Amino acid sequence: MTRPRTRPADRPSPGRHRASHSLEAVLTAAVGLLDEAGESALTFRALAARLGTGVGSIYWYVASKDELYDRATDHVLGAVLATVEGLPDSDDPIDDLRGMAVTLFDAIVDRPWLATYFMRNTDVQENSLRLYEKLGQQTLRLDLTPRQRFHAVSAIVGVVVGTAADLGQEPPEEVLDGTVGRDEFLGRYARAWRALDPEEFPFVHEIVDEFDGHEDKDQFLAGLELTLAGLRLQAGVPPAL
Amino acid sequence: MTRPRTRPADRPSPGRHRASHSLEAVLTAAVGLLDEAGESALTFRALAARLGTGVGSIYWYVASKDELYDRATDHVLGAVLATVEGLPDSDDPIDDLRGMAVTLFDAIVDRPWLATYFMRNTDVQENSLRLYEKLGQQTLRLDLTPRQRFHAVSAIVGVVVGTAADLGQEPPEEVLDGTVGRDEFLGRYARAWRALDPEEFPFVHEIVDEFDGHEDKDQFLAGLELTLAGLRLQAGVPPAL
DNA sequence: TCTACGATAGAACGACGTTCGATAAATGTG
DNA sequence: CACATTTATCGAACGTCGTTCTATCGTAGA
Repeated sequence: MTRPRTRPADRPSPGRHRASHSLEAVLTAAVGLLDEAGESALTFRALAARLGTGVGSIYWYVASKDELYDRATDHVLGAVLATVEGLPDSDDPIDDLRGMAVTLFDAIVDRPWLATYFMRNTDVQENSLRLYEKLGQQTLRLDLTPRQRFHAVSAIVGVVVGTAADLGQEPPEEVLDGTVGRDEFLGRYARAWRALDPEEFPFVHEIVDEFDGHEDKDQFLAGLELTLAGLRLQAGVPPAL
Repeated sequence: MTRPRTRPADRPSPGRHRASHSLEAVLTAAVGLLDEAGESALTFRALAARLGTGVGSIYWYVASKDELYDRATDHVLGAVLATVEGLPDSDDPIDDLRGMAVTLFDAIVDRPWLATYFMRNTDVQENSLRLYEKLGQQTLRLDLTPRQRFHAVSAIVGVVVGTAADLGQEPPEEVLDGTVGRDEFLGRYARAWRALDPEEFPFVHEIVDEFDGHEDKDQFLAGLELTLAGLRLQAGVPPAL
């Protein structure tokens, strides 16, 4: 009932007495937990322990775990945005789109939880919005209608986030342990697929060798390329190759 | 330690004494809960109550909640597969791909939890695998390498699942209550975006009218079209338009 | 009848997100 | 200076969840 109306200012950390906290410190600690031990490790209790405070204190900076994730996502996306803004503009807006998409993709593969919260609450996620804007600005260089631009950026973001989220889901506890390598993990499926009836599963047999030992990133790049090729066509730009 | 080695046969429900259970009954009840009250309503306790049994009994059919979701997903995907198999083959494999993708998309929009579990464990999800196969068979009609086929289907599934998952995430509790319509929900963001500095956010201003009141499905269809156009180009088929 | 197994049931455990009231330090006000 | 208000902290307590454990019952085979 007594949700705090004022929050600590973002800029300077004000006078501190016990532990030196702030929204930023909370977010940094949260991201640290996520990086070091995965999503299951982010707990209000663990977070409080890392910060040296009580659980209740965290709720002064953040109203819920969802908001914690929202803000942590935007916190991390700040670095991604900086990278993207550092990317030089080339002659081809579509090349630039690809570069930005790959940058975002890499960030999400590193931290799969980003996929769930990216662009979910632009009130809180200023960096998400700016990233979206940056992508969109490249479409302004193409001969498209506003609607086509909107859909193009949505599609690219969808490919990036969707693929990264799919690939980022941790395998059933065995790959992380190192007891079973990723190749072996893929190989098991490949073996099972090869054992299927070829008459009934001609496609699976056709691609099982590609699947076995494939690189996630290649899969993403190929999918992105299809979208970009479609976009290039839509914009009336002659295909590069 | 004493994980059951035998499971009840799928086909006929064997002799029953108290309540007439089976894996199928559990899955049907689980899907019922999900349909009626959303993901948060699927609880082992709620499920047991609906089945008229105890919580412990469910664990005889299913080893964990993840497996419950895996199997429930495949259970539902059976109907999707049947629909897809009923779709007639046209002259254009890409048109057929679109039809299948749209069918899958609609199913996931209805039940967003499908996105998380689709094709996650093909040992258990036979229907998922068959759906994947069905999509892939269309690519066999195109002039592509195995690798291109693999990537094409991955890309299409990625677009479908990614977009549907993104759109399926329930808005912050207000739209479902009906107190705030979806249009009003979109409108709020649109208003906030219009208030941004036009110099700093030219793209957001360009597309805000498209965003305001847009239809999710159009967004998906447009994204899918880009991928399909790219695929058509890759296969050397002259663009339809 | 005894034994083994298929199947059920619910209490108990530990972990989690969240709420709450009791503070204490900092700041403002006369 | 005194004193009220705001800002901030803390940890116990609540309710819910997934999961485990043990006891039990019905059935079928020996």
